[in-house]
Amino acid sequence: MAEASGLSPALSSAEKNPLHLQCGECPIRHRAVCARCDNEELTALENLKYYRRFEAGQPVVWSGDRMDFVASVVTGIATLTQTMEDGRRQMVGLLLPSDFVGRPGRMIAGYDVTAATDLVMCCFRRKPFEEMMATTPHVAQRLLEMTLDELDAAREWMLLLGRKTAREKIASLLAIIARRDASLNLRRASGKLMVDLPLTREEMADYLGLTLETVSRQISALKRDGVILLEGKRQILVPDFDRLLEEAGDDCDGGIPG
Amino acid sequence: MAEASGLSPALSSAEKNPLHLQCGECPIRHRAVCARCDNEELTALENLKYYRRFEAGQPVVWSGDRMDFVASVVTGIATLTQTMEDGRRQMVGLLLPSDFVGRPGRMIAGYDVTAATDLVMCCFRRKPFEEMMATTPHVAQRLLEMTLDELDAAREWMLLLGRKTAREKIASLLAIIARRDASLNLRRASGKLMVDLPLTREEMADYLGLTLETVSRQISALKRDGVILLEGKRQILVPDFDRLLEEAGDDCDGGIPG
DNA sequence: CGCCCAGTTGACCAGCTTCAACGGGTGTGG
DNA sequence: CCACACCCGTTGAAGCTGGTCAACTGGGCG
Repeated sequence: MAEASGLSPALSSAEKNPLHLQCGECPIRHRAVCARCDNEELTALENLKYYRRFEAGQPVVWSGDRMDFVASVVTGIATLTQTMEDGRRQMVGLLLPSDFVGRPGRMIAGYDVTAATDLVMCCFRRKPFEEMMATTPHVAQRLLEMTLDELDAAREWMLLLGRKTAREKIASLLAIIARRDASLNLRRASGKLMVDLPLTREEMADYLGLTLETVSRQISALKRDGVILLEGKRQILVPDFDRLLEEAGDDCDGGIPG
Repeated sequence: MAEASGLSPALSSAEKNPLHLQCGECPIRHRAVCARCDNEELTALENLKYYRRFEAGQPVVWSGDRMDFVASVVTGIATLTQTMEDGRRQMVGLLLPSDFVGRPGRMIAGYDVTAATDLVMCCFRRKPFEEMMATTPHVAQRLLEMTLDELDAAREWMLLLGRKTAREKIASLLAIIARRDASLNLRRASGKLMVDLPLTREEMADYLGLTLETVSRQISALKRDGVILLEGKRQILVPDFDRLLEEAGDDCDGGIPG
C-alpha cells in the first residue's frame, strides 16, 4: 500500500490514500498527542510526520523488534498484544483513532502491534520526536495526560480480567467500545445504540482473557436474554445501554470521573 | 531515618517519625518523581513538601474522595484497589518506595489507597505541585517516565490476570517482589534469595485475581515441589530464582528491556 | 465444486471457587 | 493466670465456570 507521491491515480481511487494530510484538517487533531500544539509547533510536526497504512491483519511491529518511529492512529484500529512462549496471548491495549503507539526513549518494541482493521498511522521518526519533546512542552504535557488515561484504562481492564465473569466481560467490552465511539462523535452513550464490532471472536477472547468458544456462547446468551441483538456477526444493536451496563457489573457512572 | 527536628523526643521514640527529612538524604531521592531535579528545583520542592505517616491497614484515601495532595512513597508499601458494588476487589497497583500516588489535574481519587505496612509518604499539595510541573520541566519529564513504567507494569499484570494459572500467578508475584527489592538495593535478582512478603494471603489474592484459599494452596504446592521454602508465613526463601521464573511462565529475561 | 475461515454449539473435564472445619498466635478481659 | 475471641493461614470436599476437543454451518473465493 502507500505508493509513492503524486503518481498512480489508480491507487487513490479505491482507498483515498491520505499520503499527506494537513494537520489542520486531521480528524484526530484535537485528541492526539499534538492536541495542545500551537501553530508553530504544528508546523514543526508537519515537517516531521509521514503517513503509513496497514491492511487489516498486518503486523505493525513485533515485540522485541527495533522501532524507529512513534505514531498516532489516524483511522482504523490496532491491537497491542503480549504472547507467552507456549502461545497464550493477552491483548493489553486496543488502539483507536488518536491513540499513541511507541515509547519515547525506548527503541525496542515491548508488544506486538497489529492492524485489526485497515489502519492509517501518522508517524514520526523517534529521534526528532524526542528532540521536539525536550524543547517544546506541549507535546510532552499531552503525552503525559494520554499516558495517565491509558493507565486508568489498563487498571479498569485489570478489574475486568481479575474479577468479572465471562458474561460481564463481554458486556463490558461492548460498553467500552460503545462509549469510545460515542465520545469520538461527541455524544454520550445511552438508550438505544449500535455497536460496530471491529474484532473477531478470537480477538475479543484475547482481550477478555477467555477462549473464543466462551465469547461466542456468552454473546449468544446475551442475545437470548434480549440484552443485545445481532445484525450480522459484527454489528450489535443494544436496545438499552443501561441494561448493558448492569450486565457489565460497572458502577452506572462507568468509571473514573474528571 | 531522620529524627524530627530538635523537639518532641517523646514522639520520635517509638516510631522515629521523620517529620522532616532533607531531600539530599532521602532514600528515594534518585528514583522518585524528584529524581531529575537540580538543586534549585529541589529547594522549591523542599519548601512544598510535608511528610505523613500511616499505620499498616489504615486507608490513605478512598476512591471518590477529594484528594488535595499528591505524594511519593518513602518507606513501606501501599496498595491501590478497585471494588465492585458486590464487594469483589481487584488490586490494580502495588506502591513501593519511590512510587507516586495521585494524578495531577484530577482532584477526585480514582482508587482506594491503603497502607499495607507502616507507611511514610512525602506529600505535596496538589495546586503548588501542578504549578511546579508547569514551570519546571524535570518533574513532568520524570513523571512521564514513571507513568510509562507503570503502564508497562500494568500490562504485564494484565497478561498475568488474563492468561496465567494460579501457580504461575503466585510464582510471578514472588518474582516481581524479588526483582523490585533487588533493584532498590541495586542488585540483580538471581540464584538464592530471600523474599519478604509484605502482604497477607488475602491481599495477594486481591492482587492475583484469586481467592485466598487458592493462594494458600498454591504456596503450599510450590513449597512441596521445592520451588520455595517458608520461613514463617511471610518470609520466603527462593533456592533458585531461575526455577521460580520458569514456574512463572515468564520469558527468562523477564520482561521489557531498555 | 471444494477449501478455508469465522462462528456456533455440544459434551466432557479441569481448575478454581465456595463452604466449612480446624490450628496457631496474639490480644483482652475476667 | 486462663478463657475467649479474633485474625491469619491451612486443608478438605463439593460444585460451578469456563476450557478443551470436536463436529457442524455458512459465506467468500480460487
